[in-house]
Amino acid sequence: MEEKITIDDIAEALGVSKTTVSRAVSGKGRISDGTRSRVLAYIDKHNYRPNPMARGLAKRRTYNIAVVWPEDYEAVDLPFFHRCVLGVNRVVAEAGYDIIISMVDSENYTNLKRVVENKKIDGVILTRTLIDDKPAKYLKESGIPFVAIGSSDDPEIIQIDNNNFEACRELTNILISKGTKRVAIIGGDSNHVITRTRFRGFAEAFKDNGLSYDPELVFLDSDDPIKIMSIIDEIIDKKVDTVICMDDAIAGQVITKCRNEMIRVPDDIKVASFYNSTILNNMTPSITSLNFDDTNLGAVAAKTLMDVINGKKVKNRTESSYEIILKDSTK
Amino acid sequence: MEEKITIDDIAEALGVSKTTVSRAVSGKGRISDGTRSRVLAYIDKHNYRPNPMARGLAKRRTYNIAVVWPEDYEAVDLPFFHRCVLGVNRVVAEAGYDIIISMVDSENYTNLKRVVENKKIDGVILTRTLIDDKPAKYLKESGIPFVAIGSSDDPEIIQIDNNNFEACRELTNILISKGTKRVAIIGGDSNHVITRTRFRGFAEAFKDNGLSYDPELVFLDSDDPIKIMSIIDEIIDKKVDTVICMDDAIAGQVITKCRNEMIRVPDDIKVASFYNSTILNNMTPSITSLNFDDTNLGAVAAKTLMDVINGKKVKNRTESSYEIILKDSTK
DNA sequence: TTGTAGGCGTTATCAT
DNA sequence: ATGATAACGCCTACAA
Repeated sequence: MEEKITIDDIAEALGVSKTTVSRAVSGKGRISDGTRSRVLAYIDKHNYRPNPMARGLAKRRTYNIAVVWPEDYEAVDLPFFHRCVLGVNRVVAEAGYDIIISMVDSENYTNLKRVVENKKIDGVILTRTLIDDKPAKYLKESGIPFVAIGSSDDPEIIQIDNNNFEACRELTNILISKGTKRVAIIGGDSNHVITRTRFRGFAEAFKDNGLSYDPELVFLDSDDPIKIMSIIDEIIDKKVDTVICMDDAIAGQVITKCRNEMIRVPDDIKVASFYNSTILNNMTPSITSLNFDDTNLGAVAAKTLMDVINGKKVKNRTESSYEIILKDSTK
Repeated sequence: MEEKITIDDIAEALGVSKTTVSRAVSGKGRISDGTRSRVLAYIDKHNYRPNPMARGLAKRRTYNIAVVWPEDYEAVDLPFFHRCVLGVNRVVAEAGYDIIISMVDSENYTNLKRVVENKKIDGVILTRTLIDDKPAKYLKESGIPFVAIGSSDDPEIIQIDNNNFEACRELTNILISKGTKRVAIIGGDSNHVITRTRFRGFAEAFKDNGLSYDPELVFLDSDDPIKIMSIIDEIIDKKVDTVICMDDAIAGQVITKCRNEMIRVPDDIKVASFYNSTILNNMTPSITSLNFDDTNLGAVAAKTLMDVINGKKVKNRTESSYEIILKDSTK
């Protein structure tokens, strides 16, 4: 069970040099089929695994990447993160890599610095980027390979994102085409690139229709529940007929509030949200929303990072697709 | 910026041997204060960091631990996991360790096996244990240090857990003392140790009062929302006056359903839940629930694992405390 | 107190 | 096609 078998042991047992064994293992270099299979058979039988530290030392690689986990992720963000990491894991595992997590908040990224400076990783995946993102800036300066999930305002950063712009634009277009006139949008932190991108999509849809949106019906930086409550009051006052929510927690609150206030959805007001998440699973009415494939997003990010690490050229920006799921809330 | 400085460079620059430098860095071995501070000054100035792979090779340590992340964690579990990992991170970072995540589901733990067999980690933290848990069994056989967050049926496994038994017992006791007679309990997967432990606490509280619970009012394995709906119907039929929910998602559904059916909480039926989570933050009425310190749980688990790795003796079972937060739903 | 030399397990270089 | 040997960067008896 506990035999720590090394390349030397194999070499000795088989009467060959460790160079030969190494060749058989890596598949690189010329080696006869006979010896190769002999070595492989022995390896298989004795369940040999090359020591990653030794290999790392020799090849200057750790076979680990870091995935950055924002400490202040809220409940709504976690399922997204979970699915992303699932996708990342799937592809890096294939390449013999493992994932080190690095918890950071927007100001303090000591953890990230540690793993980078200590050379414990070969690359980094950022799972959220802010406007003027400090961790991103740091990584860029450090020269370590990294990619960002989500959009960045810095075009030099390699980014993989859901096509939030088109998604929000198309969603808004659909709602406008239903004949609604007063459309409100509620979103989170306007320092997040994602918030801005979605808002641009929202605005663009109005342009598409030769209209312009009402600035009074745009509510960004709406993170805390109490604030959202008052926004909803305001929306009702202003006779809004459609509200687009940038996350499902907001949408959930809107629905709940409407129910309490005896406002009918979708008859009095239509509601659309941005994720097709479990939070809204059992809502009545069912909520129209966008559906992104987060696992795929993670997988693509990971694949891209692997390419960067291996010195391949990659596209600077990749967008992942989406679906719009029309449900009762906008009927 | 990019100077890959090694212990040899320092030795040469300072005209000492690398042994001396090593001693200054590690703080071990006799060394004069003069040279030590000279070395340390140089290190500080040139921002030297020992290469962890080389150190790992020499000391047979990776300075990484694995935290196991169940792939099938649901939305309600993620905030718990997040807080746990936060706690783990805090203490392992202190010891120069990083966290590799290993995604497993109850049947397939290939990922975990990989990191263990490839010797990429020095220890493992399990964040959920099932009855007859396969990953736990595997780790035990592999001989690698590990601890489990949550309870296990195997007393040999080192476990760190919230005191779910006492918590559920005390909560039930309080509810019984309010004069309620027909108490129902709704819980998840009965293969999870946690579900059984809580149920034992529930049962014990009845014993404490010289009563016994009604088996017809015990609903375990209630994971999917549709099943829960019908359970709630049944509960109403059976004139239950109090319902204890083992997780907040269940509690949320109960409250919603009651509102829809015009059943008043707490007047017609009292509701208590198990976590003081954000899911229930904005519920009306506010929900009585237990409050566990998950971050501390993670921190204690990490501390314990560090001790095991360093060969210290540790307690086989540690329980973390809880609070009961009484709110409107059980008034 | 300080230094020398060998070892940790691989990969890479250069012979053979 | 195979092998000897030197890195890779750090730790640690053992010597001095």
